[in-house]
Amino acid sequence: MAIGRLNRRLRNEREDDSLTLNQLSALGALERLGPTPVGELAAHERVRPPSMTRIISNLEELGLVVREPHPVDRRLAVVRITEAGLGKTAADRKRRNAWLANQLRTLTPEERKQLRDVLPILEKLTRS
Amino acid sequence: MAIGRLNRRLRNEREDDSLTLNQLSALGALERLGPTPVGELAAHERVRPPSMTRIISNLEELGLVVREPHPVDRRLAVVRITEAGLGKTAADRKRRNAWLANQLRTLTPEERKQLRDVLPILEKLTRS
DNA sequence: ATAACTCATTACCTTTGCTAACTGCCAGCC
DNA sequence: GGCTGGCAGTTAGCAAAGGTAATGAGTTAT
Repeated sequence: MAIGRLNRRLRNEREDDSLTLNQLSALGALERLGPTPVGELAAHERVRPPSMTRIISNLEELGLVVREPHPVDRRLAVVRITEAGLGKTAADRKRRNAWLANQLRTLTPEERKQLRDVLPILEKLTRS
Repeated sequence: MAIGRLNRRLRNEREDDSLTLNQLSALGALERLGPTPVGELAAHERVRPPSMTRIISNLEELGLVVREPHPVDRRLAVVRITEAGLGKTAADRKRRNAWLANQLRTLTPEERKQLRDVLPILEKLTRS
């Protein structure tokens, strides 16, 4: 429940109205994973393929990603982040969520460390 | 972003189709806070009053909460959890999310402790 | 060669949140 | 005492974001 509340807060508090959290999350995943098929990306983001299709379509309209045919299996739509997309994540990483940055600044260093350490555990819960 | 992914996972994975996560969260809050006006509850759950109105209405239809007039300020609609509601949270606490319980079982004791310790920090981020 | 399966997409629906507008109630001011 | 402004909750209507079911194109297996 705490996760749900914090999620709502994070969503609301983001003054940045350029990208939704999901678009941003997908973009970040693409940056880390490299070119990835839509379905795989959907699985990673815990979303159904149709939802990911829409997210990608929006990002593609903004020129932040491109869809490319897979060289050998032409059923797959491989998504790749563009230069513009990379710029976007970099820019966003800078002024990322002024609110969150501020909040984090109010925590003690230990608290921040605790948060950092718990992150892989949360990821573990998300997968598997 | 990890919060978002985990949130989606938690929502999807809950086989329990009786109550939504938000209803359950509100119910739990009511149990801990005691009778609470709608607006205050909305603030606690990080939701706008109209959204909380709907959540409460649903719970009321299920007989899990009741709305009562505030003794002195009759603008306020004080929400109180019923016996049935208490039973519901207790029942839910038992078989709470078989999936989550299983997942937690795969973690080491330290990892579970880390999670537990980070919870108040997350709450702190949610408020303020 | 065809049947069965897979990936992505499309079409449509549900959930859940929001804002704006409305009602009933309280409080201050004349 | 009676307006006037403001506040709590609700109602109405809308938008975002997810899901399922069905479709089309491409691949694999029989």
